[in-house]
Amino acid sequence: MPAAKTSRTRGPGQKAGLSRESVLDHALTLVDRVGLAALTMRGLGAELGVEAMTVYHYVPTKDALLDGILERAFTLATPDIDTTRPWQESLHDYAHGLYQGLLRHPGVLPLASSRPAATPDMLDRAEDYLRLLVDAGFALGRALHMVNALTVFVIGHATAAAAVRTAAQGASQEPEADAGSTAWVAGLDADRYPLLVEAARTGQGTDDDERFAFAVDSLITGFADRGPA
Amino acid sequence: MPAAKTSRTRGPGQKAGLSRESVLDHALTLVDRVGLAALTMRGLGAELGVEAMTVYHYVPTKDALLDGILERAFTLATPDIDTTRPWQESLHDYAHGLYQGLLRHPGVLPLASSRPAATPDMLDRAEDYLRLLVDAGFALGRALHMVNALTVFVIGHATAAAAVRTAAQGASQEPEADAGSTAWVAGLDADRYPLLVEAARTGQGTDDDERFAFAVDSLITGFADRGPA
DNA sequence: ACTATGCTTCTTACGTCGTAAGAATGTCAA
DNA sequence: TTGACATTCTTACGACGTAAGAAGCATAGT
Repeated sequence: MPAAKTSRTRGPGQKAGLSRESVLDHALTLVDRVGLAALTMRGLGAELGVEAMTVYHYVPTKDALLDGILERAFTLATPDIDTTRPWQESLHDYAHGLYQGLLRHPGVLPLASSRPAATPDMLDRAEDYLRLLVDAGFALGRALHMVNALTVFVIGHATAAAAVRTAAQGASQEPEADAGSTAWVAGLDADRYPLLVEAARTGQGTDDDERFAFAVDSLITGFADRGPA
Repeated sequence: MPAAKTSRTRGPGQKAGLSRESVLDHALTLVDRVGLAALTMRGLGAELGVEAMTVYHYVPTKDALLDGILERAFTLATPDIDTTRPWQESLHDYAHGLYQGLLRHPGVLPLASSRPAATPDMLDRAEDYLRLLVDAGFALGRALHMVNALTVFVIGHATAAAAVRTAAQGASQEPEADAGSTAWVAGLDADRYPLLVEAARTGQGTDDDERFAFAVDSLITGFADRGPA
């Protein structure tokens, strides 16, 4: 076999065929594999078959790299929704589509807490839904409130879900760790937290996706209750 | 004047009067002042008038320190609400109280994205509200969904609000930066984002607290629409 | 009073991180 | 051929988290 990309070093001048996009994509998959805390410039360089400093030709700083992979994750997650249907259904599909999309790269979600999620794709979607809602009779300010509330909730819920998932993957002392994100609750003091423990033991309200669906439906119902102007 | 605490060093053995709590509190105020990224063990030591390694006698690792200050922030933020009133009002007050409380320490909110917010105080509150809702006739699973949705939304919204606030503090190129977190939207391409730009220019739906209040009311209305079982 | 024990603090040092500076190698236009 | 430019590598610096253990102080047991 010819020299594999993993083994041979390369002198200066020999191109490695990189681009900003390939750098961001490799960084994204690296984060998915090793976690955000273990993403280092040297490690990313190794992933790309290149020295650490080479990465700086495509990204000015590590913070810019993090901005880039978050934006990329959002772009990949932004759903394409049919906005010709009733606004309730469109918002519902938007919320669920974005949620599922975000969970495809759970490792980068913590970045969303300290950076704005205003990528071009997200702005495009926001504009689309504003149009839909305004046409449905909502005041512009009201429509913005609705889109904002839904987006914030989706990101917040996805981030929380991702956190417990990666945490469960980290500390698995007992093999009984099933899909349950709330398994630890069952071990609490049943005298102090009777209802919490009962819910955890009987499995009531513990399913993450069910929780999400309930909240989205409640939000949309609440929107409709105020009605188009 | 006698030797001030800022100037003189201290030999081994001389106590500095520290405790886990004082360490966490100083760390919290330090984060509020310089930001989360600038929190270092050496810096925290200096804040306490002590060498960096001394901190490790009260906290096993920096990660545990971060756990501690997040828990402390949540404890300080958890509101004490009268649960003898209609469940809608109690939930409303809970959401607003927690929101305002969290914004008192905006710098630590990004930590909430990667760590569980299940402090004892938060669990106490959750248990209280579960009781309230179950007594009001909701099924236990449903009640858990409601408390969870509200909490996730409050944390998510507070985190987003804190992010834009600290971001606005960082890059103020133009002096026109008022309280507006969404000022940058007005500078977007008005042809591509007509509604977004119009909303930003006319100030419709741009107030952060108003947005929050609207979303909370919508959520609670949606809860009520499904009604107590 | 003396000494052993344990708590608190300090000193030193190691490995890793982000990244500044600039040399080396390749490509391509004049 | 000769530069100018783009891409990569090498080396190095300062800051970080923290491991290891020495140094000073208090207190209990003899």
